Amino acid sequence: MTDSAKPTLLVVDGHSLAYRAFYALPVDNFSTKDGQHTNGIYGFLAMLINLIKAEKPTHLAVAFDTSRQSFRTREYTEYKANRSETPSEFKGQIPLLQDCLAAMSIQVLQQEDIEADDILATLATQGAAEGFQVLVCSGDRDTIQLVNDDITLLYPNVQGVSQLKRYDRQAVIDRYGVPPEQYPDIAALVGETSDNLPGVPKVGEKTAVKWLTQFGSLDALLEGADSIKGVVGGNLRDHLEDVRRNRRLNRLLTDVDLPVGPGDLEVQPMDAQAVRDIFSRLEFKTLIPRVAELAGIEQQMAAVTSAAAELAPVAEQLAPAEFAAWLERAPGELGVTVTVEGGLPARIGVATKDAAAEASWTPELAAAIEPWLTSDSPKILADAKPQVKALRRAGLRLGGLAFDVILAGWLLRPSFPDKNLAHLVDRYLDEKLPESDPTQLVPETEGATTGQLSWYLVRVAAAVRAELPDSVAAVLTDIELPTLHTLADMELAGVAVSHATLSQFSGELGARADALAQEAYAAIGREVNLGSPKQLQEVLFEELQLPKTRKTKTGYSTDAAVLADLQETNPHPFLDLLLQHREATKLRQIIESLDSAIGGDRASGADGRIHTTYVQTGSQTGRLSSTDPNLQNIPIRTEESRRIRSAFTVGEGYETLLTADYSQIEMRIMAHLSEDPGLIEAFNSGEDTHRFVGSRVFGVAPQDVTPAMRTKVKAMSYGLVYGLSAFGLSKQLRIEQAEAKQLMMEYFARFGAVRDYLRSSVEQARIDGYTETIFGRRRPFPDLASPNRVLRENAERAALNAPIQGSAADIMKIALFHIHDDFAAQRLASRVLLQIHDELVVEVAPGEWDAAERIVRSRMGDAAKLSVPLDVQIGRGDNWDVAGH
DNA sequence: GTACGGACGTA
DNA sequence: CGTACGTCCGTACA
Repeated sequence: MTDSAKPTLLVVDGHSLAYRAFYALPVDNFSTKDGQHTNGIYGFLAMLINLIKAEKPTHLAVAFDTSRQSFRTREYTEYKANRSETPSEFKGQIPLLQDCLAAMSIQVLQQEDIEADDILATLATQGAAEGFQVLVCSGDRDTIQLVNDDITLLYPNVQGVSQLKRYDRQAVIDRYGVPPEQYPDIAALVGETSDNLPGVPKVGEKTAVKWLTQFGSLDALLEGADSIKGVVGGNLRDHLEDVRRNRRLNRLLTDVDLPVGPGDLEVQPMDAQAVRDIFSRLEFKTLIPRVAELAGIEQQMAAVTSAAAELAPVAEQLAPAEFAAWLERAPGELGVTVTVEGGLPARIGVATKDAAAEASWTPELAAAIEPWLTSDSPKILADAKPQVKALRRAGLRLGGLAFDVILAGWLLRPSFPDKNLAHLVDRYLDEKLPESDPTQLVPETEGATTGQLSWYLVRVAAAVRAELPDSVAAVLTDIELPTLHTLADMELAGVAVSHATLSQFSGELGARADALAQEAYAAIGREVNLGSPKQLQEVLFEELQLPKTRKTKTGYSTDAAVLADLQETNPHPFLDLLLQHREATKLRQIIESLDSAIGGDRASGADGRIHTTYVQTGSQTGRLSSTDPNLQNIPIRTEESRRIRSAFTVGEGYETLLTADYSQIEMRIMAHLSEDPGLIEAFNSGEDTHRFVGSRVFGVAPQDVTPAMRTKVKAMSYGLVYGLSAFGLSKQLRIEQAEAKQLMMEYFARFGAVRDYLRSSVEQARIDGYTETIFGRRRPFPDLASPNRVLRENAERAALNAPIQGSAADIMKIALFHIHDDFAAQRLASRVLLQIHDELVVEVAPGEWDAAERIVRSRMGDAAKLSVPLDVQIGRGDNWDVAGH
């Protein structure tokens, strides 16, 4: 096929082929964990690799458009003007594709004002003249004109880019009925919809070919247009100028002034390391060996991949004095790993990027390394909190925590937090962390030792840092790491909970639940499992023939809202009994799980307290989450459920509990971010916020705002933060949609800047691909560009909420660690116990109320400088219920 | 034994 | 057709 005596020049239109790949491959299957879409890149590279393998070009280049503007758009402003906006999922892929090509040492060409096809045309023409066998690969039909005895076109078929059709001169004639050089004449007559170049109406390929064959050339045809009969003849005469314009525009430039010529495009050896880096960043695992094979660099790639195993330093097992001496010699920042057994340190390993040391944890070791461990000497850890806690139990306070790779990884990808070092090693180094197989009694593979873990840690940290934008790095250093120490102390402290109070309540609820169940069975004449939605559906919708409710995936909903609605429209004693039974059993469950968590943690001893675990990477917005047990969802709404809170008491040796909560912090943040003068005034006026807003919305004096009006604006204000719709508002307030719509109109008429802000923040997120809090915490939102309406609208609401909820979380964290640190600095025994998003619970030591209250109030109030004050409500009492009032 | 959905507790 | 979580239970699967 190719003339083997000649060198082969392959020139590729990067933009058009990547764009085809983008539409050919499902975007969902080609996204990195952080939401970068890669389908266009992947498809293009897979195609290119196959192409290189098959054609073995000696010279190679890929050309790109620089923008939509070119000399053609200047000549004809409508050129390509009909093309819809480039999908944002695609936009970002081109620079990454160019990075890949650079790593593969493939020449990338682009030129201002010139389209990629003109570069191809120039190179192909020059190449043919210089004796190359030329292959042009493009998805643009205009390149057909380039085909001649020396130039072959490879054109993707409709399916995408996996198969390329080969057009040599004969193939063009077979397909289009004219030789390649005449193809632009056809195209000019027919027009090109995708380029917004209208042709002659009713003229297709067939007619165009017939005319051209008849007249011999386009010029002759246009000259003799008068002789063509019928409607098409008239059409041609009416569109002569369009045809001439089309022909001018579809002529590719063959004389672009390029910085390189075909001879400069000789295929170069690839940079194995660079290829590996960028491909693993894009998670192209399967492409790596294919590229390696292609480039004949399997050896290098394999060496790079296995380098870790060879380089992993065999950690030195050291005695305490030697370990301390090793630390003395080690320069700068160290990776540190403390293994924890039974809540206490068991071993410690430290490493630089090329050496490691480790030791068993003994009192002697602790004494020897305490100066270093507690000093500011910088340390990198992975998931530091449990290690910090273990060290605290051993009497040491870790100093110099400079980086936590788990936290940093979460800040980069809050939607897919990597849970452990192994995940990060896999993602950021594309290596496998040696892990022992716990299912084997005698493991075939040894797990990494603490020293080796620390060595991986150092390298992972470097890779993660390289990806961390400055603002996000600041969030880590200024917010997350200080918070981590605080959370460790809070978890260690725990909160005192009265078993007696809980168990009494549990007994009462159990008896009541049983009675309610019996009554419920009586009401329907049989026993069912009241906890089974499936069985309930049978009872409600088949036996009792109640109207079907909201659909769920598996049937019809039986949730509380639905049951309450049913009770109104079709009253039945069973419904109310079921609701009451649910309430009683739910409360009892909560109580039972709390009760079993009291002093259940062996590591902290049976101290009559509950030690929750705060998951610092537990949310996508920056909030904490709480597990084992979750102390952030203790009931409060009903009078009865507050009895549970009354079981949370001040511990022995302490005087009282203090609760402190931010009032309406999210609305205040919205006021600040939107700079809405009305809302800002609402918070600065001292008036009740909802009353103030209500008076503006309904146009009455503040004192004339009725409770109903206040309820409505309150729901509206809170709903705004979540992206509430008129539909949702009407449902929540049980009012007509028209009224809800009217309410929203009135609201925005008075507080227009709020709407402007919410709209523009989503738009900005669509452009950036992420949202940002006041302090620079980011959250990616790839779905904002999704063609799927449900996905996109869900993302829009989440993106609306993320900066607000996230900024509130940032502010609370800042307040939290400042309070914690102030308590320590002022040598107070008082301590923060709980954080419930906008509330803190503090245990106040005897005689410290005033000092503690002052610190809490000022640190919470001053945590951020907003254009509205941060209002803090403080409560005091022996138990959480009382203190929370 | 694990995985998922429904239901429901909080901010 | 309102955001962010965790936990429990029942159910369906292996």
